[in-house]
Amino acid sequence: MKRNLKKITIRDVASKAGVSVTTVSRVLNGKDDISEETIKKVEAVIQELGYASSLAARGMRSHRTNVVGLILSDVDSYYSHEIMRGVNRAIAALDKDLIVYTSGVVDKENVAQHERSYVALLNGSITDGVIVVTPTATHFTSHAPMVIIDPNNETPDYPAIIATNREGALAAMNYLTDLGHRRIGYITGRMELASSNQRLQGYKAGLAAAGIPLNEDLIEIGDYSTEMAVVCTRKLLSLPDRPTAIFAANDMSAMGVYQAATEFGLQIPGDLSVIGFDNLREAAHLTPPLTTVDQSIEKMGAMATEMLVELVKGESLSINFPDEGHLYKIPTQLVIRDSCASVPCHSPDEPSGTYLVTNSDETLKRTGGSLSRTN
Amino acid sequence: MKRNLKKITIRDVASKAGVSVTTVSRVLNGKDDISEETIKKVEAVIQELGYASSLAARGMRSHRTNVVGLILSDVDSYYSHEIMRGVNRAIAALDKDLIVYTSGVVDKENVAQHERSYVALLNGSITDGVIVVTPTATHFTSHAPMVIIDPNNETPDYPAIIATNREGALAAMNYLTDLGHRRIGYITGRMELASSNQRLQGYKAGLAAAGIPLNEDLIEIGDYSTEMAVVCTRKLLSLPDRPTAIFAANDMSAMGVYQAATEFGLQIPGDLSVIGFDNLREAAHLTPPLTTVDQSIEKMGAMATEMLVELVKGESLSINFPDEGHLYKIPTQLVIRDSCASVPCHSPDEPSGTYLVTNSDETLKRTGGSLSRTN
DNA sequence: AACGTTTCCGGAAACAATACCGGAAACGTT
DNA sequence: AACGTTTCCGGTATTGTTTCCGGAAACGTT
Repeated sequence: MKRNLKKITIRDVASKAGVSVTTVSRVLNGKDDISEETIKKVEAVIQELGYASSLAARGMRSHRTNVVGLILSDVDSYYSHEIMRGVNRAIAALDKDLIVYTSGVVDKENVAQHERSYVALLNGSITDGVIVVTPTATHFTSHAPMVIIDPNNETPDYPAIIATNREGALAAMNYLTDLGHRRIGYITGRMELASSNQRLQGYKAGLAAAGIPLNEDLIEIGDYSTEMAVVCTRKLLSLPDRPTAIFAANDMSAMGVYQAATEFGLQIPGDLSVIGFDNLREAAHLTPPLTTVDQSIEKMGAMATEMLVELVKGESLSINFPDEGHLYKIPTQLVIRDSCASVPCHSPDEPSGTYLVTNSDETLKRTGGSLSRTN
Repeated sequence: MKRNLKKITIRDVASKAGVSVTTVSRVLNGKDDISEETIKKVEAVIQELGYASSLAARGMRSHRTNVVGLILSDVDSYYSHEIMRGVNRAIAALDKDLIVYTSGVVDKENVAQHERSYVALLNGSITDGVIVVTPTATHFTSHAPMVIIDPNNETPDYPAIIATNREGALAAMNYLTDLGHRRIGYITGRMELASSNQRLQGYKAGLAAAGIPLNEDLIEIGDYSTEMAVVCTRKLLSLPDRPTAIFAANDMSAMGVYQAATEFGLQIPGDLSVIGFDNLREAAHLTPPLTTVDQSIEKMGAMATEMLVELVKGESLSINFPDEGHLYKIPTQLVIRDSCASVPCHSPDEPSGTYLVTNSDETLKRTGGSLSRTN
């Protein structure tokens, strides 16, 4: 505690071992033009002094640090945590180190501030490359390799990982409409994010596929947070003809739906079906376990890492990644658990799957906003 | 993607702005002996070029980076995540940046390897100070400020944050014995960790306080993981006279108890009471919500951060932290939810709290291993 | 014995930034 | 007019490490 020992450098090791700093550096980096004997000697001194090389100095000189950076705009969310887990898993397998960087900025003027922070790390040459997650900024410039998870523009400047958001949302909607639901509420994510828009498109496509007219009243603008989802759900459930199902743009929001449903004394799935998106680990632990769209976030993190190290290694090539390494799409998959049931107040003993679904275009745009269920 | 622009340095900014690098540095660091006009000019160039200073070079020279480091031996766990959240919250309030460092090492020979990684970061002078969480190594040397969360020795070399593990476990046990339980299984944490030992002590103290002889068969060695807790619980529930309650050393393990209980077709809390430790956010979402000991992990992270920045600022003083800033104890608190009930198979209509608890020393060490319930 | 090759190691430059020192104007004071 | 002070800025040294270049032995070859 009190003994504030001075920092020991490669020079200290060198002098104590009676060799040059260059030789110590050689030992450190496993160069081969050095005798076995000196290696032993130097390593002994390193051990004795507890020396460890300075990441800063090393990175500055050699521009090769064996560290990959993960830039998160948000540490709190489960989503970020799962990304971290995925990245870390890949990191461990690849024998590299991981640095997670996050600038604790508040949500004001974060775009510029963030952009700065990003580049600060890249430029710092303290990492070999960087993975950026759901950036608020849409464009980047970086001299170092970079991979973007969940980019905000359709044609990102850098290699990117993206989930098939639209398709996943569509699958969820098909499931819901197959269960007979026709009044399906939707809680969006942060609309400035591409993922949020894509999922909304899937929602609308699902409506169209089932011949259900779009009802704007059933769409509430959320922000991917549980708290916001609670207030959205309250509005939805206060509607004169409240929805029989709610599709939340992510699992965190689905948790908010659960909370609000409890407030209203509604049983899930008996009175209200709920479906989420993400398949967080928590989704399976909810009561009832949440039906959701899996986008294997962890896998996205791992995939991004593998792409990045390949980029770092091969400088610019990305083999075995389709789409020329630009945009790698991860397929989504519907995970059916217990939060959805066939539409209530119609003969619950009727086996699921046998209800009538109207798919003819004639019956499509029938009553507009106040349509009544036909099955 | 293709345009791999060169890294731009302070020199580029200086030449483009027509000033010296020193002047640019002054602008960057907000020094005052510089005219307003040049500040404007330099800032314009910085903006135009998208320049950001190199963290590595800055840290190397100035030894002041405004970045605090968080060293995690494990990224996966909810525990680590909560620590991160706490640290990040404090970081944001203090207008600093956070770097989370983790070495993706496998569990073999991790002690030495970890220690290396730790020091590598410290020594890198890329952070102003470091927070280390549940280290595997028991002793450290660092030239930079350091705070340890959950240290492994009773008298840590550096300022440390620690929860009142023994007291918390004791409170949990008192609650359980008050409910009438006398056969209480215990699943330990990783026994090489101090926290694990302290909680075990609390378990034993709780037993003693209720006059229940210690039965080694009821103690299973776990490792704080859900998977291990499952196998431990299986053993416990296969005992000829199985426990009526299980105390898991952390919430993750309690989740394992839930899983195994389901395997055995046991209802919680009807057939088996379960109590955990940590009060992770997930604990409230379990079915039934888990009764657990809260140690406000997030607060521990925030507290550690505040201590660290104070250490960095004041060099060595820590006011407003008791214990001379050495060891700060965070109180634990029992959070009662729905996973515990009074002991079963004895008149369930009997109001809880009225059962007989034998506290006299005479009846204490009565039957040793094969005691029978007396209430 | 002279020469080339291999093995092993050291000196100095370079990386990008800040700290320290000093110096040129501009300004105020007697 | 001479001098001291303030304002603003630049040059040089420095930080810890790796890379580049080269050099001294040791050894093998003709």
